Amino acid sequence: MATAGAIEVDPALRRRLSKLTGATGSPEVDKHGVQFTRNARDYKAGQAIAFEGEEVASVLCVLDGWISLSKTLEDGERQIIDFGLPGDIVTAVAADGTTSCLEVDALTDVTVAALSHADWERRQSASPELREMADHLAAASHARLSERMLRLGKGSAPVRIAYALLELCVRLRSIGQTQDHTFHLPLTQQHLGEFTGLSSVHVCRTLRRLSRQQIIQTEDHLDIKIIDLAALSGIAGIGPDRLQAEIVPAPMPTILAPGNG
Amino acid sequence: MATAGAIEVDPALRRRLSKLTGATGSPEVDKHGVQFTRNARDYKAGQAIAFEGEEVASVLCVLDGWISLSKTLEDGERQIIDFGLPGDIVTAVAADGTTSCLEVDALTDVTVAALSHADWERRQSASPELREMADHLAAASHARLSERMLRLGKGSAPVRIAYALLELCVRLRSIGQTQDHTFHLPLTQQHLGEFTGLSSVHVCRTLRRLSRQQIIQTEDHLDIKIIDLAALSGIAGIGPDRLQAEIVPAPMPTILAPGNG
DNA sequence: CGACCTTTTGAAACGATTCAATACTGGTGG
DNA sequence: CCACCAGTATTGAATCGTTTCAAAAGGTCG
Repeated sequence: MATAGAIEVDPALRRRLSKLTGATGSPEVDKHGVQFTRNARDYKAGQAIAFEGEEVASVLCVLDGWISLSKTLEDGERQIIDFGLPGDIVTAVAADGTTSCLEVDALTDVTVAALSHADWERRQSASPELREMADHLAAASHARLSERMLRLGKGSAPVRIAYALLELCVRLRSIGQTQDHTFHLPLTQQHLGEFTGLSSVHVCRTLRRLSRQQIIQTEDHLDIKIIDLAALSGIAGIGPDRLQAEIVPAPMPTILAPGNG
Repeated sequence: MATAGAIEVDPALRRRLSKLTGATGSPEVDKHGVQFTRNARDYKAGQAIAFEGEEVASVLCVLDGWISLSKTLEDGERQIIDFGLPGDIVTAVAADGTTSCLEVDALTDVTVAALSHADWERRQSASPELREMADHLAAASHARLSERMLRLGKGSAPVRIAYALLELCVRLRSIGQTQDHTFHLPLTQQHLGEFTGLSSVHVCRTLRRLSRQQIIQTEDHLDIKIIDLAALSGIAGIGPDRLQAEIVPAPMPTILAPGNG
C-alpha cells in the first residue's frame, strides 16, 4: 500500500470504493509481473493535487489518507473549505463544469482516484446504488459546509474549535478511525486555523484552554482525546448524534455487502 | 400571479421550471372554473417554509420570489447559508435523507414547488437534461458556499459586503433582474448581516463607507447601484466574469428552447 | 397620530490578531 | 553522538477591527 503506517483503512471501505470507481488502491501485478494501479494515483504528504482555475477531472475519490480542499484570498490568506477523508467523493468543479473552484492538497500520503465527467456519469448510470451514494455524500458535504459556515459567521473561537474537533471525531468514527473518542489529526495548528478562520496563535490558546478545563487532552501535536464529550458538545452547540445524522452519509448495505467486494 | 409587483420573472425561466417540476406557478382554471395550482404553493413574505430538524420534502423549486436558507446557534444568532432565487432548486435534507438541516423562510412573497424524494428521482430518471441541470445547480450552490466561506473566515467587513453585493448582482443578472448594475435586494441590513456574519450596525457603516467612496450608491433601503465595478471587484477579491463562471449554472438550451415551454 | 421597525452615528468594551521572544520537535549532516 | 536547522507550539503585550450599547432620525402602516 502506498500510504505508510499511520492510517489503517477499513477494508470494507476500500472494497466499496474500488468497486465503484474501478480503482485499485493497492498496486496489482499483471501477468507479466508489472506493478500497476488502475485509475488511482498516489501523492505524497504536502503535494498539490489540483489548483484553482485549472481544468480538472470531474470527480476525486479518496481511497486513502487526508486531502484538503481550500481557497485563498488575494492577500494569501487561505481557507480550508473541507477535508476529504477515506471514502469521500469530491467534486471540485465550478458551475461551468470544466475548471476547479478549489485547490486540492494532500495532507498525508494519499491514494486518490480521478474520474472524468463522462466516466463518472457512465458509472452512475450503470449503478443506481452508486448514484444514491454520491447523492448522500453530496448532501453530507453540503450539511458540513452549512454547519461550519454558521460557526464561522456567528461563533466565537471556542465554538469553532469545539465544533471542528467534534466534526472530525464523528467523521473519523464513521470510518473506524477513533477509539473511545481518541483520534489523530494529521494537521498543524496552522491547518486548524485555516479550517476555523482563526490565527494559528489563537488556535493554540483555545486548545490549551480546553485542555486546562479538562474537556480535551492533547498529545504529540494533535492526538486528541475528548474527555468531556458533553461539555465539548455544549460549546460546539450540537451533539455527536445529531451531527452524525446530518453530516455522515448513511451506510449503503447493498454496496458494502461482502459479496460485492 | 401570487407575487405582488416588485419582482418580474423571466417567462423562459418560469417555463423551464414548470416543465421540470410539473408545477404551474400561476393558478390555472379547470373546466369547472375552479382555480388551482399543481404542486406549487405560495407563501407570504416573512413566512416560514420549513424548520430545521423537521421532516421535509426532498426538494424545493423556487418559481418566484426570494427565500433564505439559514441556521441558528443556540444563543439565537442566525446565519443565512444561502438565498434561493427564482430558478433555484434547493435540497435542504441532511445526510440521513429525511430531515431538514436548514430553516427555510420566505423573504418576499414566493411561489415554491415541493417535490418528494421519490417524485424528484422519477423526474430526474425520465429526463437526463433535468439531471444535468440539477447537477449544475448543485455545483453552483457548492461554489457559492465555498466563496462565501473563504470570506467569512478570512475577509474583513468590506470584503464580505463587497462580495455579497457582487454575488447577488451576478446572480440577479443571470435571471434578468438587473439593469446596468442596478438591482433591488428584498433584504434588511439585518439580513445582510446574517448573510455576511456581521452585525447590522457594521453592515450599515460598511455600506455607507462604500457609498462615500463612490463605489456603490444606495437608495430606498437596498436599491443598489454599482458605480465602480472594478473597485468593488477589487475589494471582493474576484471579478464578475470569473464569479459568474463559478456560481451561475450554465444555461440549458435544450430545456430553455421555446418548443419545450 | 402613535407604534414599530429600520437605519444611522458615536463611544466604550471586547475578542482576535499581530508582533515578538522562547521552547520544543524531528530530521540532517558533520 | 551531538550540533544544527527548519518548522511548530507556546506565551505575553500591544494593536486593531468588530461588537455592543445607546440615542436619535427616518420610514411605514394601522
